Amino acid sequence: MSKPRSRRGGGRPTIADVARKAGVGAITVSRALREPGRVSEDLRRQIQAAVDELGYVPDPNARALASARAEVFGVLVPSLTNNVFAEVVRGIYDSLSDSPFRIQLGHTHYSGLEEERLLQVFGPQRPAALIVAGIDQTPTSRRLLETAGCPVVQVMETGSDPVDMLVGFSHLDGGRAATEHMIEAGYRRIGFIGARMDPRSQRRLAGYRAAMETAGLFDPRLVTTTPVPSSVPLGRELFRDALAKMPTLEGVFCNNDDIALGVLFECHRAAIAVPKTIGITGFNDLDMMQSAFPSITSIRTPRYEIGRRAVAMALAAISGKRPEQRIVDLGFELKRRESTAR
Amino acid sequence: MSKPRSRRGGGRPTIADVARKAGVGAITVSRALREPGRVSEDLRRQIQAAVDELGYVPDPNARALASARAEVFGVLVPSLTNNVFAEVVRGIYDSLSDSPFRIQLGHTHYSGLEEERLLQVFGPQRPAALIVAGIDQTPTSRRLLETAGCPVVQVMETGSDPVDMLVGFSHLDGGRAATEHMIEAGYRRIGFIGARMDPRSQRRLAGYRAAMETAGLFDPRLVTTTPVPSSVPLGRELFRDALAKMPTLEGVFCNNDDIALGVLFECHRAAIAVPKTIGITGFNDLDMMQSAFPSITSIRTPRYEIGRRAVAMALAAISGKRPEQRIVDLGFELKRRESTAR
DNA sequence: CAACTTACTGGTAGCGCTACCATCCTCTTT
DNA sequence: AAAGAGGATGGTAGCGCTACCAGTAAGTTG
Repeated sequence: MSKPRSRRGGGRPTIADVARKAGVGAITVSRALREPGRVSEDLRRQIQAAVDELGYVPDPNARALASARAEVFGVLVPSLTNNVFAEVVRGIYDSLSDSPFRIQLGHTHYSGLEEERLLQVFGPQRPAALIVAGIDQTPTSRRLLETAGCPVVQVMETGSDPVDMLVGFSHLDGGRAATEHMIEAGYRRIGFIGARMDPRSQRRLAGYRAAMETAGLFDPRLVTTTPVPSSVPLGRELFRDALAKMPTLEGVFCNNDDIALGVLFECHRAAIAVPKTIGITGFNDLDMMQSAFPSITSIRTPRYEIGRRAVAMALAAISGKRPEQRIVDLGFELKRRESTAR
Repeated sequence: MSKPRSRRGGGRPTIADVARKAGVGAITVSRALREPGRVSEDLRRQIQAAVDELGYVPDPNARALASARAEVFGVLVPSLTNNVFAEVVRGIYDSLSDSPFRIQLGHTHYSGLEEERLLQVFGPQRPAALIVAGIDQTPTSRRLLETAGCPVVQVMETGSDPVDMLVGFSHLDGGRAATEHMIEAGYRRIGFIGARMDPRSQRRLAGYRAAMETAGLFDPRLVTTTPVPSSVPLGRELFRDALAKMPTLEGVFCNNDDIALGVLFECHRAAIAVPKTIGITGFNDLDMMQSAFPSITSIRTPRYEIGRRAVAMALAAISGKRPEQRIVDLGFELKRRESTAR
């Protein structure tokens, strides 16, 4: 006889149940939960009591449908097994853990097409914000981002033409700084070793090249790259290749720390003295760099901070007050260590 | 004059638009998309044409509300910066990339309370399945999992009493195998070095202890642990501590590869011969283990495969046919390398 | 050939919530 | 004291989709 409460819902309390128990309208419950300031102290308390007693939790799906906005941050990174992005993602999570926002993560596998596909999947969900790695989206992806109807933060790089907002640092400057440091340290025949060679690695290479050319030291035979995903074993291999190509090599700037570690291990194995015979510089400064023997010079990148900052900017934009700075350059820091102390 | 299509929706085509264009009922469109087999060839084609022309994409939020089931996998891991879980998560993503399921990831930060909180957040979304790391949930978490109303897969361990399904391997056996290997290799005063000491590390320690006791070699002073998160620098520190406590140490079984690498670096720095003076065994077998100099013995764990298998089991359960095997032990493999070749 | 399946297809009625607008109070202002 | 402003509250009408059930046409059975 009583109304057959929710055939599908499984009997969880709804906002109507709370409203009835608190003796108010459903919409007032909704408001009390979302904008407490707009409901009187009295009702707010009454409603809270009813919520607690019933164990009411709003249905995020219903909420998303009614408001045409899901409390979800879409996050797109190339890879999660790459420690670098894992840290950015960690910064994002940490910044969002006290908010109502959930996180939906996607891997592009360094593929523009995959990125497009994921954006197409994310879009219909109407996320509250999108955070994507890099600035080299395909035209389609860029259009999808522009028409997403939510704040967009591109991360990991700097540039002058973000879709919306941008937080990162200059990989080109990082590559240049690393190379200049090695030149100053007295190395001359400095090689570049790079795996994966995604756009960020390309820019590091460009920075390396700029520094080498400025010093009149550039030689294409010094450059060893591969599209293969980066790993420590690959670092060893590439270094062997580089050395075979150019036996008089004096040092290498590696596009990341995994490669650098591989180079170090190969030097150990081949009894090549580091930093005396070969100098090594990495990129990102994972914590193992400082512990290695010898410790490895690297470019410290603000990965965690990038994640935090991206969320802060997105959150500001969501609440209406767009940050005055749409482009934030968090910089990097050269960590001089034993591996380049000639 | 014409009906003011969707004040909130932003003008994206709806299922009604497709139905009108294809000259069929909305429900038939819905069916054609979800269960093509139940719609005649003719209509299916017509509907597909309308979908393509309008660029219709179903609204996942509306879908979730109407069906009381979101196409989302909830995934709970302790940490993402830990390479081990990153690989499990990668396996999950790879297995789900061709499915309609999205992934919602949560970090517990190795905290039971945080896990409870996340489960409370995930629940109301009505996920299609839940994948959680570990079997040591709090009673509250366990109840939340049991009442989630969807398949649940616990991963990373084995055990006899899963909430629903379980994929992993035995950390205890892994710890024992690593230790037995070192004993066989001729080491006697074998230490255990462990950071973080989450339940899985505890079980590895238990395995170490069992092997040592069986061989009559156990001594509590051989065990060095800390709740501090694991890292390479920490591995160095802990090894120094262990050595200070027990200068006659002959080898160490490390609770993971980061620690092992730290130990190796410290040995290099202190000019301690590996494997002659000190033997080293790690756990997980990250790819840098094989590249290290000397290469480091480790227990290879099927992390990626665990992720894939977990998804496969969840998918099977969703489609009604629960796998006959609710508990899957994927085992591990001892990788003998130079660091224990006395 | 009536009765009964077995495909298909569609209408109706929500899912649980919020946007929009109306209403009802205060409390100011002139 | 009338008019206006502003805050608090509620009713109504969906958001876009799918569960449920009904209905129709075609094939099957005795």
